[in-house]
Amino acid sequence: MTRSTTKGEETRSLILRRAFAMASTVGLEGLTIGSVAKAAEMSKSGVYAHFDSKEELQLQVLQTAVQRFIDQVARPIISLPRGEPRVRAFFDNWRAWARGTELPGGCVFISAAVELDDRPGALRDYFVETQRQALQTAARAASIAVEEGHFRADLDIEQFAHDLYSIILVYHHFDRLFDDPKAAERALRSFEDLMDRSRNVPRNALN
Amino acid sequence: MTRSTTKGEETRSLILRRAFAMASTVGLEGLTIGSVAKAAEMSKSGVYAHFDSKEELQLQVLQTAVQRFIDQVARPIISLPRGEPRVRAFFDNWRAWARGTELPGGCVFISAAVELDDRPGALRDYFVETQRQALQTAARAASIAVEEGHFRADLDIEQFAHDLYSIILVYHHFDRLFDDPKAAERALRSFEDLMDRSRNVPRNALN
DNA sequence: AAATAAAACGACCGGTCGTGCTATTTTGTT
DNA sequence: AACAAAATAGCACGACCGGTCGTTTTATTT
Repeated sequence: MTRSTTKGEETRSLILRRAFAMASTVGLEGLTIGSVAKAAEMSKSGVYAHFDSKEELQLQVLQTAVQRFIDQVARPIISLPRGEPRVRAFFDNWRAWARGTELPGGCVFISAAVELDDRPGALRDYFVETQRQALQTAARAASIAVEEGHFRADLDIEQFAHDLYSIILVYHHFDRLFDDPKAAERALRSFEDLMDRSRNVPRNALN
Repeated sequence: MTRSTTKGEETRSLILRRAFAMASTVGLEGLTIGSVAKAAEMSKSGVYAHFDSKEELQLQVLQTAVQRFIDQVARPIISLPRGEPRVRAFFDNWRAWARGTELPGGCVFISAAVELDDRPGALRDYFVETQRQALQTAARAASIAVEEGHFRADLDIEQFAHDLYSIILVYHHFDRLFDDPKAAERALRSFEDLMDRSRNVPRNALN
């Protein structure tokens, strides 16, 4: 009998799931082979055999995170109407991801950004690439909204992605660090401001 | 002959200066007694004697950073004209601080924010308090700008501080992580947008 | 100059880190 | 049931961790 997945792949997948959950609280750099092994109820060497270095483990955890981000944030929006609905959904999904009710700690990407911004290497290269793609996804959604006439024709779509990204960042800080109950409200307000100034017909700031 | 500073205080200050520089690249959690000792050209135990725990060392490094932030970012603005000039100067100073040409790594506060958002303790409590004060400083500057008639009377000054903070965050990411040469330009653009929508007379979005 | 206090040192503690190497167990195939 | 391959465990290593110790050097005071 042939199987689609071998035993080794199953445990490797299990290890990555557990490690991903851990990384949410301790960050990628905070992962240790020993703690991951404990979480996977295995021996250190048993875990290690699947990834021949710690960096490879971190890389695969990061890839796991990227896959989930795509599944939860990026992919769902393509089934929505082109233009503003997609932009809104992208923001909503991203914010939900950053909040990560499922995960105990903060967003893996944000901790990775801080951990990796000084440390060159394969990990950083891969991570920067993924973040660039996330920004590009945002920019593309904005570009489509321009095409659809929802957004101004002269909108700087990269600036739009930049500003959207900044709202996610500040939301994460206000929510995770300050435990500010108004974090979501403030982020939403910033987002609506961004939408207003991106729209075709500008809102009257006086009303 | 009496001296104002004793030898011990001098070396303690030296240790903190070196540790602060290190923390810029490795973060507060990345500091180790051994590495700090090496940077200060001392023995581990020599360093340790000044701070009876690692957490105390981290705390004092954080206090050092706060002092510098106040000196470089917050204090200089009070000599400026009330209102918009102070707001602009505060943003400029803050951005210069976040860029930190003097320091090799990123802003200590941003890495601390990520490191501490999951770890309760004295360090986190102190840090959150300082960040709250930074936000309050921004809000107060905005409030004065409202008084002076530069900003709208109905401006939500806490939302203003929130949005200003978010620009600093995204600037740090684009500059440090992406090495984006347009990081400063984009941040400035976001800032001007924020200023525009905070002003008394709204900008005509069509021109 | 002698006495005393402060400061710095080096050796060392138990533990954990990442990483090898070897042995054993489990799995999949004949 | 036998066997090869894959998967996991066991163990050891050198390095470093935060922290403690007794001792020596250096400052300061008398």
